[in-house]
Amino acid sequence: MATSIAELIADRMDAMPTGEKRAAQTLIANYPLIGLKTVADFSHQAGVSSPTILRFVARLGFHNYAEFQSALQDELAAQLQSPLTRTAQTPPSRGRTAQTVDATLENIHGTFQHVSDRQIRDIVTLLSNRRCGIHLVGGRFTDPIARYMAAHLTIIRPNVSHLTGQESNWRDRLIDMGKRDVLVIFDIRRYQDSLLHFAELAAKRGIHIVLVTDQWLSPIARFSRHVIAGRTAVPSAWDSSAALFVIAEILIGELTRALETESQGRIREMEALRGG
Amino acid sequence: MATSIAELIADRMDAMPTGEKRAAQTLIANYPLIGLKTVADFSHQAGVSSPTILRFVARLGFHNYAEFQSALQDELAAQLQSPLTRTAQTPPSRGRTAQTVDATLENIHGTFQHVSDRQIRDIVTLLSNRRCGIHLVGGRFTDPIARYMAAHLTIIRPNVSHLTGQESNWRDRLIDMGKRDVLVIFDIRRYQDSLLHFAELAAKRGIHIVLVTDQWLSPIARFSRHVIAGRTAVPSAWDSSAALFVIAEILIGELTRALETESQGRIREMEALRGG
DNA sequence: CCTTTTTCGTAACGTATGATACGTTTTTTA
DNA sequence: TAAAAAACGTATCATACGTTACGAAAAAGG
Repeated sequence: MATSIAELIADRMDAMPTGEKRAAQTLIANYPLIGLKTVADFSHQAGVSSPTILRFVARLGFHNYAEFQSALQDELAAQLQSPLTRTAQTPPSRGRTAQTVDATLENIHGTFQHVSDRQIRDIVTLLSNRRCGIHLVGGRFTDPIARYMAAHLTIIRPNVSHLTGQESNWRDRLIDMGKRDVLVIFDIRRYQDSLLHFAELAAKRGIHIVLVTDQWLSPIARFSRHVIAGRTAVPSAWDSSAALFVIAEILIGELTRALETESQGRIREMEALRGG
Repeated sequence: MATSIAELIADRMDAMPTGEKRAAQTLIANYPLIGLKTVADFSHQAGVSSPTILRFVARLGFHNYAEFQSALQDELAAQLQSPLTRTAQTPPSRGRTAQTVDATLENIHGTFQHVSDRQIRDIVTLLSNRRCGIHLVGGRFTDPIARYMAAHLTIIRPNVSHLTGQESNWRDRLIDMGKRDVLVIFDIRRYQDSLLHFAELAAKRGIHIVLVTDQWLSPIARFSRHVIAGRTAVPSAWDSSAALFVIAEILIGELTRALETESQGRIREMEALRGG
């Protein structure tokens, strides 16, 4: 049983006629990108005609060229998502735990490969205005992350609130939010309608929305000024929110640094109150 | 000077109109494969129209869609040809963000190098007895993780409670806990006295304690039946709880698998209630 | 060496794709 | 608030693409 298309080709290459063998060789040589181009490109590169390419693809078991390309893309997507495990692949009998941990590490790594420093900086700038209020909210499983972030932000700056309790209460809080306020939302599949409605209402009031979501992008992205997408796929019944959690920690850390001088006094004052 | 298309997008994202920004976000979130598919696929995934995608591509400086795809393919080809250099990418002048992310990855990796499968299995066995109640609690910053775990456990089994609110309330709940109950505590520096006292009281009542803490071990370890220590050091003003978060996710995942057959019916029943 | 079978390319076809013009809606500016 | 500008989507078009039929060429078998 061949797991990848490359292996599949290696298996059947011997049984192929001359022209298709040329196609197979050029595909292996330029794997897999040449297979993602057009049939004409592929055939030209291989020095054969277009129908030969199609016959080659059909011989591999695909019903048409599009199906063949989809398979290549899926394979490529899997590769791109896990560049680390590929090198350290096949200590075969790893436990489920180790596998899930690896997947989580990949998710975090992959997430931040597509998050630019600039994006972080912009969001931090937005959150560092102590005049404007910051409101945090999340979905069924992500609300604890909002809470975690709120717990930290409360310490380094004023005007931070975590929207808790019944969803109807959120709307009541809208009355206190102005155009200069920022709403930080955590939302992953399966996206909750209540959050979407709330975000829509907030957006209509001109409130800036910072959305932390998964790679499929919550519909709230439509109303958001800033969107950060984290990867969530792990071999488990649940999606992993670890990447979102790290995003929150990064934002916390950077914001703390940005407000360093101002927040020092605030922290000291707090500790005094706590100690007394 | 932007070297990659991803950077190019990050640079110009701010100056883009709403629809094109959505296109940019979905491309970054599914980078780069969505850009290699057809305009129709891309536009559908982004929730905008085809012309918006083409305008987006044009704004990036490409004369047509094919040119844009070629650029993506070239970039991808370079990546695939040197899989090793990719890890060592973004070489000397890494941002603080990247450094903190790396430290977090190290923490998680290191944490699970010292956590045995056996340990996980034992804890899962302890938590899988549906007769016994599970109570979760955490400290000032770790309580959201307890909450996160509780949100999941509530779905897959009965008798799960998150100890919320004032610390004095926790003690009142002790009266309902029996010898067969399990108390899951998250606690990192600076360890809170209130948590310690509560754990001591619980231990005296014969309640099993599962402690998730940092590598310096909370004093609660003294009363705990199981202790898992996660690494927390990052170059930031705060400690990172990401490793603890992953521990929670691992426990959730394994417990879900352990209770798979029993919890299936429960989940279905829940969705029915939710839908009705 | 001739016949049969397989393989391959030319050419033509229909569809799906990228591109564009235009009207509507939204946002910005006065 | 009204006018101007920008942005967006619908509908349409031209073409490039994948696909197929058919005949020529090559290979295999007798």
